[in-house]
Amino acid sequence: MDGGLTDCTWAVTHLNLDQLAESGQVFRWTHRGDGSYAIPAGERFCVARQTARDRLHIRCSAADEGFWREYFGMNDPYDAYWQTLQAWAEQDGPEAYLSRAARVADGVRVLRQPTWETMVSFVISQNNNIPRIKKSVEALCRQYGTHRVTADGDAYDSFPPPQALAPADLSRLGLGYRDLYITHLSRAALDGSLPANLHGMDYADAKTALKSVHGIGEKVASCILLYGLGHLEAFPIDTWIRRILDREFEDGFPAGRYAGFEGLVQQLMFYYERSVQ
DNA sequence: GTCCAGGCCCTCA
DNA sequence: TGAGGGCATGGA
Repeated sequence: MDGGLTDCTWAVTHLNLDQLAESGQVFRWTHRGDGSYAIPAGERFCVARQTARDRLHIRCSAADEGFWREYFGMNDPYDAYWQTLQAWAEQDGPEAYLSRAARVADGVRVLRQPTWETMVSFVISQNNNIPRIKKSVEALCRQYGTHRVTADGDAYDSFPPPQALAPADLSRLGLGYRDLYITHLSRAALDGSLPANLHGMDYADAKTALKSVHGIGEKVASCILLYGLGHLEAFPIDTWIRRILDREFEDGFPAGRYAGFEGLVQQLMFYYERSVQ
């Protein structure tokens, strides 16, 4: 069913699978005993392994190599982002908050995930903790996704499309009040009140469209723009980022330095803050 | 048992 | 336009 599987080896910089797994933007990665990760995304699946600091190995359906390159940001200019980050770190000094975050989180990227999965996952994320978000997303996929097995024998559940979620009674999944938000979102995706071409819209229009859905506010919309629509200028502010901004940037956050990839900087801050508790 | 979590909606001033 | 309360649930 997968067709042939293929092995890809990519030269990478500023990419660390272990950091990405703990970065709070993915909820379905599974760490396996051999050090690899089983990674479902939407309908797809791959096994990823970091064989060296600068080597990433992917085993996936032969037709999906381009998807996974995009997913991992291989088409994004991370070397340029990091030139800017390191230039400012040198100017700020090693003890500056962003300098410390950049040192610790230097393998964190902003992944380009399937839009629909990102929308649902971040609706679930609101006022929630990451272990529980993972359980909820897994339950959703197990109940309403499609069970699949690759040619290697790896089993996974695809992420359920709006058609599967709109008519479902989600009240038994333990999602709390978010179950109705997902129902609203699924219906909006089907009846067209949520535009199908979010990818073709500019940042402001896409954000307005997202926020028109009952249950999607400023923060969740920003996460969808960042992780699900590739707008690296989005800067989601959750409780963690709010604390950092209040504590470390009383005079304002210097977003202008990082114009066009503020969301990556936000991701480094989020990872760093949680890594030091 | 208490606090908190990658918030949002609604109400009221 | 902003502040405050309510909301479901479970992890720590």
